[in-house]
Amino acid sequence: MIDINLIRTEPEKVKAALLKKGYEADFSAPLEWDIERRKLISEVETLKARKNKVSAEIPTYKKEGKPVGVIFEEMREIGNEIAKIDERVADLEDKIFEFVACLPNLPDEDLVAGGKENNAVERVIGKKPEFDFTPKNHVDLCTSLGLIDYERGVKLSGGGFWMYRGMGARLEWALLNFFVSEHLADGYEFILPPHQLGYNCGFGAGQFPKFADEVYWLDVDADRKKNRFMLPTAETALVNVYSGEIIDESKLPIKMFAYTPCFRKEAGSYRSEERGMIRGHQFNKVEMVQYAHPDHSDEAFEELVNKASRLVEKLGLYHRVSKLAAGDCSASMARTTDIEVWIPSMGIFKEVSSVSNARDYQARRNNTRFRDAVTGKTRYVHTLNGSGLATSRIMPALVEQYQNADGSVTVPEVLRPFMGGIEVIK
RNA sequence: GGAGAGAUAUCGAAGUGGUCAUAACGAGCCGCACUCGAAAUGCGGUCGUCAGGAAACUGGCGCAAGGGUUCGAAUCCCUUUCUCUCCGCCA
Repeated sequence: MIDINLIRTEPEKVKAALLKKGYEADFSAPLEWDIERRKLISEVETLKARKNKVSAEIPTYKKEGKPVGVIFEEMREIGNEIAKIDERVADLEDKIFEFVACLPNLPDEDLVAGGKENNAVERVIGKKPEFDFTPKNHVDLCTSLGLIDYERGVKLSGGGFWMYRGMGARLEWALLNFFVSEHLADGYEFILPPHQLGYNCGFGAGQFPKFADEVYWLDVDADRKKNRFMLPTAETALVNVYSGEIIDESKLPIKMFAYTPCFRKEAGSYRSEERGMIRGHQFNKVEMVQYAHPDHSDEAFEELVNKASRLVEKLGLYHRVSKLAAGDCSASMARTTDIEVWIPSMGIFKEVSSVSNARDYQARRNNTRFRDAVTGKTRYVHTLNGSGLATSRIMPALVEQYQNADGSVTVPEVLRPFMGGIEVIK
């Protein structure tokens, strides 16, 4: 959430920043509400101060036997006046909140404006795999090797679901275990969060209200705020762990990761480019999150980008690192860097990790703060997140890049310890 | 799912309509004093938020959350959430 005070003091600057994301903002209404709100607050506080003063004197009057009927009458009137103004203030605050809550985050100043077309490749890692035979695509490979049972997945749950079997399940599990072991080695805390979350989590992460229709709701009550939804990414859980709390500054940065399945509606996104497990309603992901001190969140960001890239590199996969243009960053994020892995059959790079710095946008929404040791004041933390990694995108790249002429797939060396030493899947 | 009990600061806990909510009492933590140092002891301090202010500071709000009664609510009433105990259910 953007600070209303920032909108008040530098509306043009905020407007220009949002425009880089392609978002046109008009602050005239909320700024008027804000002026009225502050005027009313100072009025009503004067009344309240008087009421408090008189109320405190009443017991004394009573003890002295003085009449209090007239005072009660006056206090009742003041009370009515207070109630009226309070109601108006609450109303204005609701409107301001609603407006601000729907604004996307400000992009960092160094980002270029515009969408995807302005993303910039920062570096390419590894060697582009060349084949002296006609390589198969991942759907054919996974099917012929019996790694993924697409048909029976659809039979169980409908389109967009699949089932890992046998060596496929073991490969998937090995990937997850490899990621877990790497994050543990880097000192991150392992979290297994609930897979069902309350509305507040979606709001805190900045995904609601805008994307509330893109998750699966467990509808019990007509009021969505009382229902739970299946998490679309572990970020939604991890970023809310300390909501409403004041963290000890010495605890920062807090580094954690979680493995969860992710559930997304992905309505109407069936393209030939997304066959197989490129985009499904349920996929596995290990997610990294950091709660960082605002002065050090840039370092945390670099760390997460490097971690994600290194995981892909250790798997021996050809990939690249791209800095996203402002408009391609998701709404909650101030900056995002994507790790994209090469899918030979498609001839393109596909995102396997999105590393983002939300700065204080999420922390403001869910009220996550720390106490500054120097000033003693509370400040909002910076939250950062990145996939580390999503297996559903890694698996296609892996089987395709590691395929052999005979249709078998070599197991990357780092995964072998997690697969009982198996070297080739055939 | 049923019945009962509960939710007050960092923790324990008192307060059951006003003049003790920064909040008793106890502990913790931070200063200072005493000490060679520590312990013990003594003294002082120790919440968040909003509005105004350059600041010092002033004022408002906050007793799980939201409503209500009242001149006045932590206290009485209603709704919701969560925790504990007992009973039921338990793939």
